[in-house]
Amino acid sequence: MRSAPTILHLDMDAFFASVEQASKPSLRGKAVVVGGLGPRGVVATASYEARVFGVHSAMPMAQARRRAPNAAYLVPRFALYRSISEQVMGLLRALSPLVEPLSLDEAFVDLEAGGAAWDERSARLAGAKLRADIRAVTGLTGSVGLAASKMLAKIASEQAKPDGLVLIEPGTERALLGPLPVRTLPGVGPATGDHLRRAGIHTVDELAEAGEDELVRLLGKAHGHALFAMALARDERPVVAERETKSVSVEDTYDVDIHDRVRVGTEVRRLADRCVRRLREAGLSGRTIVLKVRRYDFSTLTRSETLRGPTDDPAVVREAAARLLDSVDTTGGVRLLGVGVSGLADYTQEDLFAQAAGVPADDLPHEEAEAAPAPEQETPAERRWPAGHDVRHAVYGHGWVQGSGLGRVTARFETPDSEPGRVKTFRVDDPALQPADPLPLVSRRPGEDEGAGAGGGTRAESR
DNA sequence: TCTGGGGTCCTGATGCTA
DNA sequence: TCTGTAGCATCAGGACCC
Repeated sequence: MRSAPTILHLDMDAFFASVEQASKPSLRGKAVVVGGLGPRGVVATASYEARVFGVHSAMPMAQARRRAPNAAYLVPRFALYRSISEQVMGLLRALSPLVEPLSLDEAFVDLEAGGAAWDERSARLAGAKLRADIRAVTGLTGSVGLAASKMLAKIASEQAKPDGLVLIEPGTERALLGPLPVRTLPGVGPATGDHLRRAGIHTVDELAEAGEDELVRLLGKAHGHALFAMALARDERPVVAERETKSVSVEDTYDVDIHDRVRVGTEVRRLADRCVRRLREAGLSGRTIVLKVRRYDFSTLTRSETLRGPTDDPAVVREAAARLLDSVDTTGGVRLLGVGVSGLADYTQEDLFAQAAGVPADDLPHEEAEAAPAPEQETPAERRWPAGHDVRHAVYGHGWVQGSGLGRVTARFETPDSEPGRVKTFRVDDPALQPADPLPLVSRRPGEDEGAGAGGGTRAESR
């Protein structure tokens, strides 16, 4: 492990919810929950105001609504989050060529590799400047962890949340780690945590005391060795800028279990097409087709088949998925279906193997552009006017959908840099109301300083 | 209370091949 | 030719992460 704390971990605070609050002034300081709004949806992100009520990520939406009935519930707008994420990643890449994104809202940066920092003081300065830049460019806050390894930098950013910076000083790592619960370490989830607890191991210190052999015996080779090293604060994993995609998959959970075998087949075909579309967009093809089925009782099984060569032919993937489905008993109903492709390559061998004899490679039906939800239960109004999405009205200007149903859509008219706006209700087919693109969170004015714009300044006052 | 979607990695069983 | 075995690929499931 290097000695200087020059690995930076950035974690944007309650990212999806914060973006929504920044773009919707009336939600600032309020409980906001972003996630699937169907009967089987779960929470993707809860704002800090919503967390006070005990709402957190991965919680079933129904439970969140019981805990925070007055929160704003919105569907995610991934295209917007992606564009803001790109702005943030751009700031990180200005610090170093070695940036490893983990998700839209998280990344590691090797500051030393970019010459952005070489010791404690320069690392702290780089981290502070990054936070200020993120706020100026996006209007959002992020938490920064600085340490000598990825594991410790991540733990540091966790401790820095929300809106802070924590640097773990060289030499203090083991003392800091020792008393923490084992669940703090990356790779220790509920199952491993339980396993260790039953063995009487609760803290990182106890993990280290247990010894490597005992951990390997308890958890297996790979996990045991890795966890023992982490318990001693040893983590040599480098920051890796380019990581190859290993698989591409799509899946849908249905609002109501599907019992009809014919319908199951239709859905699998649709998923195969969607999967291939994603594969092609990425310029990839793959050899192994995977079918995933979650049954009515939540038991999940996968079936896979490896072809002789990689394909991106929808007919081939469809047929493979259908063959795999033949081997699965779906009586009792299925709640989720998925189709994936792994064993990826950036070329195909269809011509060589003629897997799709007689089937045109390009018969991919054109479907809904992005994030096509499967929801059968959604009304056309909810589909056209998803909660939280932007609209433009000929008279009232820019706004967003607060809710829809029964032939009506309710919108609030406000923009990221306006005051909280007014609410109006329209007929769903009112020609004056149209879906719109999101506005930038921070409006660019010449000479504008950091902290201005949406999300800047004091936010909690507007209750 | 009732559990999303998109991934990665690991393990163990099994079958093939040299 | 038969047998044992090492190594690899494949398949299924589980854990974990955000």
